[in-house]
Amino acid sequence: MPQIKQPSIKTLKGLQTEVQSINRIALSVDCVIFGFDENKLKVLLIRSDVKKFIGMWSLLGDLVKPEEDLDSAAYRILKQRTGLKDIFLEQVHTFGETGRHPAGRVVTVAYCSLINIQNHRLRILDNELHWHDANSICDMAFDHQVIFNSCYKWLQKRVQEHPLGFNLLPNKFSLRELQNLYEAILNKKLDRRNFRKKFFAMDFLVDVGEDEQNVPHRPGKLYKFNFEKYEKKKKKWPGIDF
Amino acid sequence: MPQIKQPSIKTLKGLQTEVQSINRIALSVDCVIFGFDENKLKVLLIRSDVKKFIGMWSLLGDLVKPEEDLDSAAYRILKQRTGLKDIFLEQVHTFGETGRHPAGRVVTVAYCSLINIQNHRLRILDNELHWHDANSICDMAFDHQVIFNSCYKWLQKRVQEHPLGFNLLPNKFSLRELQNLYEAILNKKLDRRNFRKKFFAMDFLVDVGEDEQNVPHRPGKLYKFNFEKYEKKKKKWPGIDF
DNA sequence: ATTTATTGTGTAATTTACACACATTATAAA
DNA sequence: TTTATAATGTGTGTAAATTACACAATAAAT
Repeated sequence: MPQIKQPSIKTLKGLQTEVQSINRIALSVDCVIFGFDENKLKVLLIRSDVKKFIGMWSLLGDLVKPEEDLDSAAYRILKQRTGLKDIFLEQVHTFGETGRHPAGRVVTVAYCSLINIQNHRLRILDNELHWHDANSICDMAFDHQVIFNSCYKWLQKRVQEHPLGFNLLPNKFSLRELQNLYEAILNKKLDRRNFRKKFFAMDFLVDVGEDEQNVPHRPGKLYKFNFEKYEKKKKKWPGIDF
Repeated sequence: MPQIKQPSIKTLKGLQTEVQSINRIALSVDCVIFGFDENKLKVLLIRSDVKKFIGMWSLLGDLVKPEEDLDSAAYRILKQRTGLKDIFLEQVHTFGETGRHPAGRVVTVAYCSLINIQNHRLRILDNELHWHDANSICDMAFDHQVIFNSCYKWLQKRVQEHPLGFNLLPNKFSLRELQNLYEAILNKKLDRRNFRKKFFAMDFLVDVGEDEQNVPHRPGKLYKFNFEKYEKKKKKWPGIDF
């Protein structure tokens, strides 16, 4: 375990308050892990076993270790819970009210993660884990309802400015799936023809030359998202129907 | 001083890592305090006296006390440094890399504040404080350049979505002053006539029936921003020239 | 072959953004 | 008093983006 220097009074000038052990605070990360399945936006929750909140749903979180970067802590939690690496992760907000945790002072940094559920099957052991409908959550532990709402709003805004949504879809997807995703996240109906027009105009979708399978009607073409093309263009991601 | 319970192993189930004293981390707040003067965007900085960064500019920060809300800590720092209360303050991002502070592990939460410089004269004692040009900063201590850049970008985006800018202006201002402010923040020239049209269309500006004084040309009308009208309308704040 | 459900394509109307022109009004100088 | 100057204040026309809506094409089920 690497040795981390603790701040001393002498070396922390510029910070007015004297640095003492009493000034250290427990710091945690809470991950709001979004998924998309059966045309619904989902969020991965775990049942709380904290006495005060027994049986209620809570986000996946853990304490940050002194020798560990904040982002690394978030990735660690994701890997522990989902077994996945190289997935989308972004910091959203830090919640630091004194009364937010019944056991004492814990400041928590909320991260959002978007996961392709197809690539992730929950471990059998984790029967306390559950993909919960994002639009029908109640009775969350701690201030997790506040944190979740904040992250949900963040997601709604973010998907209209950047191509995050693709992280929730399989590599190959139909335009209908893409639209279902946006409708689920934004919680509103969109016009199919204008949606289509908008996304093709962006020129980031690549026709993979395959069709949908096992649909009881005309199958749609499958596309994949071309991240490289997006990076190169640096084109502003347009809004999707306001 | 209020007594804050420290987390114990038993009561913190749900957090996987055991909670011990070693898991507590020094937490600080750094404020990026923006002002506007002489048609320039300014930021309030202090000379660092940390040995490694001696003479370099740093943001105004302090440690968060265990019994103090995160937001409260930011307001406390603002009050200590500027003497002002009831001013704009918003959390932007948390920086938590292990190597960011030479004295040890300090995670810092960055807050942005917008101040009307007219209402604030620096105390004579604080001769290490300086309103620095936001567009010509170099040699900042710690990772404060990264934090500042992040907050500056945040501001540029935010003023195009919400009416924050008014916090940087006096209560009564001319449209030219308002435009100068936006040009300074966005660092680009805007068309005077379209700017004017856009802001009047929003219908949040109130003519106070006075004119500019001491200008060597036709004086402009003075306006004030009507926050109540803005709250009521809940109208989307339109973009200001992209 | 017909029905059904959904994909794929287009077009016109409306709104918004952008580029630009000109009259008005105060100060300052001749 | 007149004129020059440097802004403010008010348009107008064109291009671009958004929105609303219509219809043909295709695969599956009957």
